[in-house]
Amino acid sequence: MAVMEYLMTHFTHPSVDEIYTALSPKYPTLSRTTVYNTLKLFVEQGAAQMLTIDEKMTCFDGDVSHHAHFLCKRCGKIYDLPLSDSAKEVLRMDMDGNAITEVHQYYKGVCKKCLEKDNMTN
Amino acid sequence: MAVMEYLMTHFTHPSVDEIYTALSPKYPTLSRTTVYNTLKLFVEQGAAQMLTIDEKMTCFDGDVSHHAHFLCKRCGKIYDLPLSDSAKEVLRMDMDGNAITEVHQYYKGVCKKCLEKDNMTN
DNA sequence: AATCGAATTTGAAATGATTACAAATTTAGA
DNA sequence: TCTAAATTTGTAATCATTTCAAATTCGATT
Repeated sequence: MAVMEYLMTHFTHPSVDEIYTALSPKYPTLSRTTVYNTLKLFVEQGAAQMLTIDEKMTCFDGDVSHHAHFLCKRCGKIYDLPLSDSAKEVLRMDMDGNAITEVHQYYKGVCKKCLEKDNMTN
Repeated sequence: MAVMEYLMTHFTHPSVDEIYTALSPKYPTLSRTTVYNTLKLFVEQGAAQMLTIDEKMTCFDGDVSHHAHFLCKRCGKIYDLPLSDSAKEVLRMDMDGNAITEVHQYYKGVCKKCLEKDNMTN
């Protein structure tokens, strides 16, 4: 499936629309609904993960390993970061008798690149 | 403001609708828009934080201290958890030259109570 | 307590991402 | 080629959130 290929080759944490827009020229009959359905399927099967970092839009990550994210509020880019060790531990601990299946960790701020741009214009 | 009082006395991480429904009887003229506006104001001023754990609905927390959350997928309740120390450190570290202003950490799974209910019916 | 401008609140309509669903198309096996 | 099943499509619904202009409330001043 072209959607999976896109996820595997692009590490931009794309939204449904980004994927749709990117694949549309190559697959002119592609519908947005299919992209939604396919991604939903991947998430259910554990082949992709859904990120709800931006409250407006869900985006997707083909890398299902446990890792954290960093959203730059200036440019909107999402970067990968290692998950903090203690966050990982929780997965095994089943804290307080609760069964924990997912760990989500993300940061927000301004990325290096945008900070450098700031400096140049000052 | 009644909205702030609700946030300060209820630790259920309420959605806009929960707040609106709860306050509506006491303030019959209250409109949902006002609840939206008020919460937006609080978040901007740092008096409350917005949680985007559930992709369907935003919810709000009057406790703005750095802490993690745990969403039970069975009953939908959101519990507070301490934030892992290493996650907190990142706030000061400004990782890799990026300026980090927010740390979000949450877990999903099934809470103790729901697990116990499972055992009873088996 | 009447007036007036500013600030807040209201409610209806718009927005926009996501979902539902039925019709159309494609697929694969015989 | 035929046919049933599976997938895809596109339109219409859904639903949380936002916009916005009109209505209301507030507060200071007389």
